[in-house]
Amino acid sequence: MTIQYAILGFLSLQPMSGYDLKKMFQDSLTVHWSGNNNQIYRALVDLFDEGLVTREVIQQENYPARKVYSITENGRTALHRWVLSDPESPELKNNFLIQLTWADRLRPEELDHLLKQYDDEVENQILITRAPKQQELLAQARSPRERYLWEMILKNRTMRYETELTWIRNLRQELLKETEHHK
Amino acid sequence: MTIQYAILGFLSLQPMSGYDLKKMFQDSLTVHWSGNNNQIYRALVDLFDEGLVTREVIQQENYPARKVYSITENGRTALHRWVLSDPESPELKNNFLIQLTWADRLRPEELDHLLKQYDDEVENQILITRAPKQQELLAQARSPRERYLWEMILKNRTMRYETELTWIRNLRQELLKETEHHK
DNA sequence: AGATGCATGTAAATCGTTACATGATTCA
DNA sequence: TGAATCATGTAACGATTTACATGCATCT
Repeated sequence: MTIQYAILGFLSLQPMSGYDLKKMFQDSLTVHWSGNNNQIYRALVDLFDEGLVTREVIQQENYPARKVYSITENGRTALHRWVLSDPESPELKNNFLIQLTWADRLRPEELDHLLKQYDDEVENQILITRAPKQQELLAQARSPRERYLWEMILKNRTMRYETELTWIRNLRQELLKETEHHK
Repeated sequence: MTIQYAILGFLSLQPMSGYDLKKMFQDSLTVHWSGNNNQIYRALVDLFDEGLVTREVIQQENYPARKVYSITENGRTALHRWVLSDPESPELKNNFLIQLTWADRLRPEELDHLLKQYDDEVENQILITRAPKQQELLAQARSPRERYLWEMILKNRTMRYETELTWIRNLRQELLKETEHHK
């Protein structure tokens, strides 16, 4: 039930509506939820019931009313406690590696084509990390240390994908060598 | 619905029962399912209904009967097609990074303790990759190229965790420098 | 005129894990 | 004696996504 804490985190920056949160989730590269209504609106109700957030309905002229949620002191305490909880090592989910496990049946060209496609996919992910949207978010940091942490979180992402690129390029090269060798 | 293809992959090595598959899932570091009965036994029924596997009941003396599944030609074709399907870039799910996003409220010692715990977790994962069980699985490879691919898949895992270690150690060091500076 | 944005929510479906249920055998 | 292994399967729950539903305003 990490989504509740992810929401508390966002609300610790500033009060937001469910709609705002939805966009935060969609823009965020580290918080990995689809930003679907179902989870967000339910989680907000739960957080409200637990007294971790307060709710204020704001009427607007030309747009539907907004329900703006603010984090409470109890909410900040809960967030703090969760941040201190035992970290888990990252899940290395990678369907491509499962594909690759059974790829020995492919002809050398087919295999290389598959690897090339993966290479392109990964390169694209690195570009996304560098997108201006991500730089904008950094501006919201409330202290130099927080900004540094956020930069490092983005760097973590880039480093991972770069490792992936190094790995896949090395693999392609070695396989090509082998193919040449057998000609 | 990748679990069906993961099963087809295992069955392409040799005929197996649901129980055997369960162990394969539990031992595998790349195929990331818990190896729970519910999914496996249902998937096998589905695969059978689709004609991608055949079933043979083998009575045993001192143990319950086994239902041994074998991949069919249609099954191999389906697996081959899936292996060629467009690869996705890896999901970088990492709850720790979400924790870290809101960690600026922590005192320097608290933050360093959290980072240290993460470091330990990651180190532990590297040890698991090197476990003898993984080396045994390599022996099942059906060709030198397959064995090479499997070695590289293991290497991918190690490389990722090593990148993570580099990253976290750099982060800790920089934060400690800052703390010293402010004394 | 049609897509997109603002803003809320619900329904249905899928995916995944843990726990339950059974029962014999073997090992510590 | 109690735990683990062999072997099948179901039930219940929780997590997550996609799609449905509404309605006004703005932009192309």
